[in-house]
Amino acid sequence: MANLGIKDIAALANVSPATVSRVFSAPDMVSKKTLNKVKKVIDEVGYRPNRMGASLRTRKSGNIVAIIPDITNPVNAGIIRAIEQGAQSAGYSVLLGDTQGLEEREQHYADLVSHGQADGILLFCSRIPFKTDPNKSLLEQLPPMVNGNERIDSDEVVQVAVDNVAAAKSAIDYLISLGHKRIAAITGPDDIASSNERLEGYQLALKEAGIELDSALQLEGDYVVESGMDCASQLLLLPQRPTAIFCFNDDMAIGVMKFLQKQGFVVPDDISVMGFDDINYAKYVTPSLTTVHQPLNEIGSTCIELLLKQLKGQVVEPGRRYLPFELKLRGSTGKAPK
Amino acid sequence: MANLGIKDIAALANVSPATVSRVFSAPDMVSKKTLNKVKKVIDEVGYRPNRMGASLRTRKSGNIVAIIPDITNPVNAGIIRAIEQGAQSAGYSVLLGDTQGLEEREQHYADLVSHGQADGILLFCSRIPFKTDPNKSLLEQLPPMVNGNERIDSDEVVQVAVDNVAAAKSAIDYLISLGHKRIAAITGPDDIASSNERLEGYQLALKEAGIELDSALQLEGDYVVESGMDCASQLLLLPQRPTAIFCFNDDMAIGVMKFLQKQGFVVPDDISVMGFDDINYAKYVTPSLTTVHQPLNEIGSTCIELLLKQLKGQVVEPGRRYLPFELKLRGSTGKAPK
DNA sequence: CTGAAAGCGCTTACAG
DNA sequence: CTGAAAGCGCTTACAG
Repeated sequence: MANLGIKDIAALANVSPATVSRVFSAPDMVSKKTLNKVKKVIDEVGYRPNRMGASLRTRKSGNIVAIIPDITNPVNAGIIRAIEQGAQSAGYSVLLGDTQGLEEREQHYADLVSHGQADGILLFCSRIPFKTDPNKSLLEQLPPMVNGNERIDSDEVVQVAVDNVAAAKSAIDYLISLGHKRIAAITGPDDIASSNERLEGYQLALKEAGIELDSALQLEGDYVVESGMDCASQLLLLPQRPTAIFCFNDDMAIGVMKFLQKQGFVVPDDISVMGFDDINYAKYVTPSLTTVHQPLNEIGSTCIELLLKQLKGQVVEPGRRYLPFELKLRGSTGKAPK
Repeated sequence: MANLGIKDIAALANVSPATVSRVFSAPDMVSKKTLNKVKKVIDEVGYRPNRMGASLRTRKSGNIVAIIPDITNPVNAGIIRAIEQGAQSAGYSVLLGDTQGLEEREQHYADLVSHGQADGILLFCSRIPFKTDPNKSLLEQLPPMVNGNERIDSDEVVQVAVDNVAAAKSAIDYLISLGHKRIAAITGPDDIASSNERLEGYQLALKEAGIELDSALQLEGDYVVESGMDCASQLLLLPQRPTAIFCFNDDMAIGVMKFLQKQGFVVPDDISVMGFDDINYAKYVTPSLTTVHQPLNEIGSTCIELLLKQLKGQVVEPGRRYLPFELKLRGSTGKAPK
């Protein structure tokens, strides 16, 4: 396991380092005979080209960095898995940037690009993690980047997501079609763009149906199960309880159901509960959770594909690309009680 | 955003590149005055040292690679999150190697070390992803590495995990204490070391209690919910049904419960169900799942800590380190029916 | 406290 | 089809 370099291989094979390099990067340019000779040496000594040397020279690290709030969230994990596959088969490795929602960490990971440690960014949050010069167009200041799932408020960024407004609207439309009129919403944190979009869809649907908005029915959660429980308890204390609760993610919906059941309510007979995401466990809670399915695989693969294109130097039109969501009707929603 | 290098900064600040380098790596060696002068220039032009240059020179990439079967599995995700935190605060970045259980991918990611793209390996599977020379000791052929969660059959590897034998045994002991005698086991795939260890614990507990092993009660699953359902259906077809089912992970336990309930059985009155892992959702299924808790955070942080030590050149004693498991008694287990 | 110089391991026009 | 040479951006003994 000595540490042989390209020069050593060249010497052993009686060729120049340039030729050894070509054996890897452009074998067609090397004569069959030389190729075999060099390959034999490489095999014998187990030579592995040092990527750092190549990276320094080509100014390409071969890495991309994925910046996500929390890998523990099944939505993120599903997306990351797809990204990893796509990156791998294109010869890229992915650096995991789990930020726990902290802006400084988002910046830390985005900085990997300016330090040459990564060639592009997959960004799953709603801030641009750079200091940008407002006098210049964003586009020319940005490294190769795709913003997934979340929404950055700029037309100059390549974005991939579900249409959260439409998705939330269709969820509420469905509840309305079941006769519900008092429909509560448990949102995510209000600095999360996708949550605000879902809220927009919720309000839009109610307005269109001529149902007045009631701010008491609009609670801010933080996307964890416990927060669903808390909000459910607040909702039950209301003089006029909701007959349906739309949660902006499945975890909170699971919390809501758990709390309602603990209090002796029957879901969906007394109160309907609806989630968002369609995580794997949504099917397996009792009753099974009606929710909005997000195509995690497709989101991930589209993101990496668009980033890879940029990395190849192709032009990728900035702007949003919507992927289809799907309403999954299951057991947690039902007709509004009389 | 021009691409200035260390030489440019040196020129602008009227110092040598060596001094600029020291401003980052050894500021104590630089006089206050020079330090400020250089820092000012760095700030003004927004200089970011190129990591590839440094890496090539120091032969340290600053990356570690985490090799895991599936990031979508909550157990892995929890561990990875802890790893990421530890790595980050030590100045390392983590490359995500999601292998989908494929040996070739394990090797691909392990190879990043021989290519200088990573300095160490966190390995969460039960194969050594290198060609090793059986004549030499493993120890001297291995890069800095920690084997987490899974078990590689060698005393020369640093390993961190729960004692799966003891954990499974204590789970079964508990079921036995509830009066169960026909206890089924739904294992993981038989090439997974931790699954085999759990099986060992299961068998040990039964033997100690003088209960004869019944191979009909021992089914191989593959750790997904659907596989729990399949196995449950096989178990129900048995002339002598089990009164308790121990699943080697929570996902399969969730599948088992779902299937039993669909068939009209009451958990735990008719049949008790026990899981392993204590994923977040274990608390929230109905009934809540009795299971063996694994300390994901601690597993992850211990792994990264031990790797970091090796990376610093400290000697880490090879061998296994056990982290404490904990039986979580919840609603899915109860007294054996008469 | 500071600088000149060598070199980490590659790749790539360029010339032949 | 092949090689000599320059250089990517750093760091680090060494000397002063």
